[in-house]
Amino acid sequence: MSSNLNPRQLEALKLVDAPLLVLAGAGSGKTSVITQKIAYLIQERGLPARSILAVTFTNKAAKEMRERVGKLLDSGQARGLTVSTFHQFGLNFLRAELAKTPLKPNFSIMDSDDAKRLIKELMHRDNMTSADSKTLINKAMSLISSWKNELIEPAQAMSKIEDPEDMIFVEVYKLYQRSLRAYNAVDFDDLIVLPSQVLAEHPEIEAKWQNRLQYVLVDEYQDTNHAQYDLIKRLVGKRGHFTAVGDDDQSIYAWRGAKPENMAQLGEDYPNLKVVKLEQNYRSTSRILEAANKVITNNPHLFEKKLWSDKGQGKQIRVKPCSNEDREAEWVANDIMVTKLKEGLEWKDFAVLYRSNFQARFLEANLRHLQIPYKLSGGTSFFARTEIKDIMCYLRLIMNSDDDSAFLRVVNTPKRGIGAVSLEKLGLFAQERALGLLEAASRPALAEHVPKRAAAELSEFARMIAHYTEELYQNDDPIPLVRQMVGEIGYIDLIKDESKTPQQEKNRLDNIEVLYQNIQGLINRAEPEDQTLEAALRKLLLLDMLEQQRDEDDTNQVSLSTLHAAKGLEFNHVYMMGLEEEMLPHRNSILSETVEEERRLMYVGITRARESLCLSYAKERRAGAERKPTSISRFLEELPGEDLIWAGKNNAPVEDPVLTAQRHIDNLRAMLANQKKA
DNA sequence: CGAGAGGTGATTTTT
DNA sequence: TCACCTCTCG
Repeated sequence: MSSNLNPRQLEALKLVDAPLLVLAGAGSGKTSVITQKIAYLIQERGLPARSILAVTFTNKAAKEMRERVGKLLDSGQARGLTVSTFHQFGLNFLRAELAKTPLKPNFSIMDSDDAKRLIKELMHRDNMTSADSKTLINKAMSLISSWKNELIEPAQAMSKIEDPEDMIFVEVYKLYQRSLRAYNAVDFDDLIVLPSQVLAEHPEIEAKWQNRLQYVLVDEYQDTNHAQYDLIKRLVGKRGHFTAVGDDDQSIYAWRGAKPENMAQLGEDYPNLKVVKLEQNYRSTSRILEAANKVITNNPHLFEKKLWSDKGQGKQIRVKPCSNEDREAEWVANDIMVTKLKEGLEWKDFAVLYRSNFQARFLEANLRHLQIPYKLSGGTSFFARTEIKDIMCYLRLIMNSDDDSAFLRVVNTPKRGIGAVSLEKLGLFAQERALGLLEAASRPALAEHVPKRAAAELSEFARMIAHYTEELYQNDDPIPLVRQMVGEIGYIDLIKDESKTPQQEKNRLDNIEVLYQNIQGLINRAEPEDQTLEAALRKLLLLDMLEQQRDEDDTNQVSLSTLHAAKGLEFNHVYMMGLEEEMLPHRNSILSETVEEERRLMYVGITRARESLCLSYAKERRAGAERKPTSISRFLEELPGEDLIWAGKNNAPVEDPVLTAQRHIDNLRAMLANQKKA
């Protein structure tokens, strides 16, 4: 073990008895360091696996880490080791310390979509919404979330507001927290905030966890927010036996509360903090790294670092000006095709990165036209799909009858003739008696408060949920029952009625099947004592189901991704599109003077590339109905000129772009045909 | 109550 | 350009 590590990496690995910050540049092998360190702690330092905690931000990263650690350890050695996301850890913590939390068993987890609906509902009820309600709701969401991330409780929020107009949001925050507790539900932020509060309020619990966790490793440390920082700090205690790995140049989530300053903060909180820099990059050619270094020197730095590599100079970075966004998309698609054929590459060698999701649209059409297979990262996640959320809410309601949020979503889906007016009356009835909505719906006395028809429907709905609850709790094999329920409540018919095309109908029905399979998979894989629908749902609610998505990842396709979603990935050949002012850097970031974060996005994009990088921009772009000239991104001008090669700049003869494209395509067709013959 | 018309707004999104 | 929301009418 600990083979193939360089001296710096080894130093980071062997430093155990003091707090350690590893400044790991892009591509510097940080995952190797973390995974090998875990193995080292267990095998060489004799730490029990269950005394080690490694936290990441994404399920994907956690999964990869688990797999890589698994390969380093003998079977059985990893037993009890925790490698999980912050949120997963928080959830397990809350379940372990339930008595010290304001929660009851089987509490629900609301995702941001649920939270948004709730906030909307609350603001609506208080007539706070005005003409631009969407903006207000978004503002409320982000303020509440940032308060939570700063560990500011509703009662303290009033003293923290900067703008008197934000006062109404303090009120929304209070109502929101109250609702969550009444629903026996938590949101994503609570999964971090509540554990931190429990530790703060109960020294004996804090001592217990500190005693249990003898070593903590944190990945992507620059992305931690204050609450996460606080949680880790409490878990490691004064002893500070931890490794934090991060790169302030890759901090691209400040807009949602991440604080790269947390890296510097460590030096103050732990005077004996050791810092190790990993500057050797194992990914990219030196020209690519030079470009990345050059761009990022325009930002102020917490820590100085300079990436280098011994992969050779490599090719120049291509820059391609295009006349407009259509030509740009066309050019990129064509260039991928040409490069692939010329150099005998595979589709998965290529990635196209962009700032905003909508930029992918133009490209998709062109890729399809050339029959280039591609996969879109991001987009609507599986769990955001209507049919999945609906069914999940049925299941949530079955697990937790207080989950009013789930109740409201499914009570009239499919349509049962229960409208907004009846629900409002039900809400009033429930409030007066301090009941959950489902409980209220089952009360006979309700009939005097809502229209007769609606009362009958509500009571029938409550009876039905009670029926399925009973069945599901009794049965060891829940999936057939869930399937039966989904059919019986008329959900399948709803999909058949509502789908506009046979394709859409099939997709939705397939999605539901995938959901069943995932629940089943989670049940099968769980520890024997945890093989319940409830345990499976708990995992599902944190989107912790990536088995077959992984398989999809391995297929041979061109990757289209936002710059954000590309962090942590690498590709042989990378295209970045839309290198224009107001695209990258994004318009809003110029206005809000957060261009530095955009520059880090540029940096992240550049450092995804192993062998080649190609940057394109459009000289003109549609803005509504008209075309507007663009100006070239400041980041392009920050690149080292000698490493760039401009394709088609000042190229005199103006050939009709449509003809050019057509010729390209004809050539490609011919090449393809030849290839097939050969 | 719900279908259909019209209006409006649109970064990034690990959980 | 599109998707989602809101309002109105049957």
